[in-house]
Amino acid sequence: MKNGTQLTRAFFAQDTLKVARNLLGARLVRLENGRRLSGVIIETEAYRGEEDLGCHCRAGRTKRTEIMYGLPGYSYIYFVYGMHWLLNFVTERDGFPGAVLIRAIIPDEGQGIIAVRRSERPRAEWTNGPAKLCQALGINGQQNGQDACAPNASIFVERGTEIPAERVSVAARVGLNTVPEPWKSIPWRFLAKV
DNA sequence: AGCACGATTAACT
DNA sequence: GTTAATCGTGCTC
Repeated sequence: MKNGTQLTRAFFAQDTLKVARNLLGARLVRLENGRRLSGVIIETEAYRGEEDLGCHCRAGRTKRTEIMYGLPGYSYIYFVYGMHWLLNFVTERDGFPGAVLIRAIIPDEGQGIIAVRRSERPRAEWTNGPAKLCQALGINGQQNGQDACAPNASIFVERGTEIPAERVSVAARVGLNTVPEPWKSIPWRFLAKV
């Protein structure tokens, strides 16, 4: 497969940790009114299974989490803190819940629009957080449940440059302040060194 | 029907 | 380092 190819359902159907790791270096693409916005993924987090007490699926199947139990490759976009949207891609086989949170990208296409949406802040602050990148790319609940592997998807991922192991670091997931161990400290956050 | 809290961010001190 | 902003979700009554 060549760079620029849309990632397939087979890619997202793999183990959540593997998907999170291998999304580093791939290109997140947002199509909006014919405009193309994109950036290279440099930070992700894995959320897998009902036993993962950091995952929304710890509550089991609910209206909100149902999407994570379905087919891999769908977008799971949810709202937190009364103001922020966060983007995930569903992973694992149909019936097993899992998702990868996209935490940071390096902005590439559509920088003019991104700058405006990010209130003309410094470039380094455009998309260096999960809610920031959603704001920058115009991602919100309207795209929740969309198939990112479909030909007409408005949010999808393209194959990019592979990040070698020596440029990947792992860490505990962010923001799980009240989540018990071992889930709070489990190293399921993946970062690509620039 | 009510309530506590969250996979965050920006603006403070 | 601390805190307000702000509301959908899931849990309890």
